[in-house]
Amino acid sequence: MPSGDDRAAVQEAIRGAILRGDYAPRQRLIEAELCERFGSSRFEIRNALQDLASHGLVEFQPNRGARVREITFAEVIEITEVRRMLEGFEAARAAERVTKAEAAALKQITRDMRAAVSRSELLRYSDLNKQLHGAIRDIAAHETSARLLRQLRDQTVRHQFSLSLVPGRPSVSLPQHEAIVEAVVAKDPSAAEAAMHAHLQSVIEAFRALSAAVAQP
Amino acid sequence: MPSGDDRAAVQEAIRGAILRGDYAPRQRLIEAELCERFGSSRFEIRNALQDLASHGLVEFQPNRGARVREITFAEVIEITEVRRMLEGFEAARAAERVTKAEAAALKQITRDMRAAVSRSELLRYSDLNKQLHGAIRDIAAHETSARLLRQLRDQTVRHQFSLSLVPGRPSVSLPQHEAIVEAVVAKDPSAAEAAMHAHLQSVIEAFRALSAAVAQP
DNA sequence: GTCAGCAATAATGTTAACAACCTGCCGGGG
DNA sequence: CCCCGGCAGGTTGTTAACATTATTGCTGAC
Repeated sequence: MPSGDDRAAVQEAIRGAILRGDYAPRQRLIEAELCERFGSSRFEIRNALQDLASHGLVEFQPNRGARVREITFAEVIEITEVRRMLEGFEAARAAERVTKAEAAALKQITRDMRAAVSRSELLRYSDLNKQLHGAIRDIAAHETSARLLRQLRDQTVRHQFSLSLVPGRPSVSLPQHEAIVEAVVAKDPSAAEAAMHAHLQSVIEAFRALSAAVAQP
Repeated sequence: MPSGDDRAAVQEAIRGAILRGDYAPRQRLIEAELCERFGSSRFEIRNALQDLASHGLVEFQPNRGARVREITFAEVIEITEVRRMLEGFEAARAAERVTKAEAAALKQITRDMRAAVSRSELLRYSDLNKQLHGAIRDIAAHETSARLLRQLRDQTVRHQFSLSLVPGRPSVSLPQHEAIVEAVVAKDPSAAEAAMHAHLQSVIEAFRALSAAVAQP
């Protein structure tokens, strides 16, 4: 008995299952199995899979159906390089448009971040990280870049998670986040862009290090 | 009797028809009609339309099917702002990686451009413009940004076309293109990025002017 | 023991028919 | 004269069956 808006609900459920790791990269997603698991028809499953494919989370092989797309470290680095450009742009734009209320909210997030780091609350810090980047995106109010960034985000979630577990990583990124907020609040676009660039450059280098560490265990 | 790779062929045909203007923005794309025109089944048409929707060329309304997505001037400007960032990044990267053969090819394109401008061959210039941006994209060899830029390109084709008809526009952009190539060939990443930024900034301003001119006829 | 060929199975790609939905028109009532 | 309800046509959304393609496991010969 499917309720009205299963179209989006099923897609969200499958996405959640993939991001949660229920399905591993390169694992085939068999339509009949998904039908049973999510209580939907094959038609809905196919639609959901095609949408997920357009977001880059799964890929189709001719006559072999859908499977979870494997994202290599090289690709994560590429994605982060693009994020560096687009989020840098958003930070500059946010610095031009930020209101007093928004500035206060940004500063509150960095205060919470600092508290989370001092208490070693990794999950909390990771969540605040998402909040901060999201807040800047909202202030920038740039539909097109927001859409593209959202497309890229899902593909790196698994790796972002592993990055946040690197010991000492939060203490490195915390001052970078603070510098970004400082520049945005000061309404200094080029400083905001530079701070965001520096932050994501450091993320890129962390990924490179992680990649090398995994390649030679 | 559909040949093997109609899947992509039909999609390409519909895309072409839209870009050529056979279907106007906001016009509904009736599946049965497309079936007859392109000699395909409704299934293939639906697949093609969904792919086109994921590229942003058409949009779906619930229970009302697909229609050509209307792209406003505001959106074209947003898209060009993103292009400015990504193509600037690609230009910098191209400057780091360019080989001698590639440099020669780039310079040849600018020579052809200059010739096309002096002969007022607008269409030829527009084509060379695409070639130049494409060559830089190939030299940069950055899958992720190339994918996103391709996604954005289609959406602005119609407006790009109208921009290339603005009198005097080629003589403005020609030196900008030459500056980009010069910096790339000189293997100067930051100059290449700056030159690309300046070029696309000028495109943005041309769009703004065009938008204002259309708004108040 | 191993490998090629083959048949059975499983999964996807496709088709055609059906159901749900929006739209525009017509007629009746206020 | 205008507004409202419902009916008819057309269009999309969905379902179930069918065709096609990969995969797997077996058989038999070498």
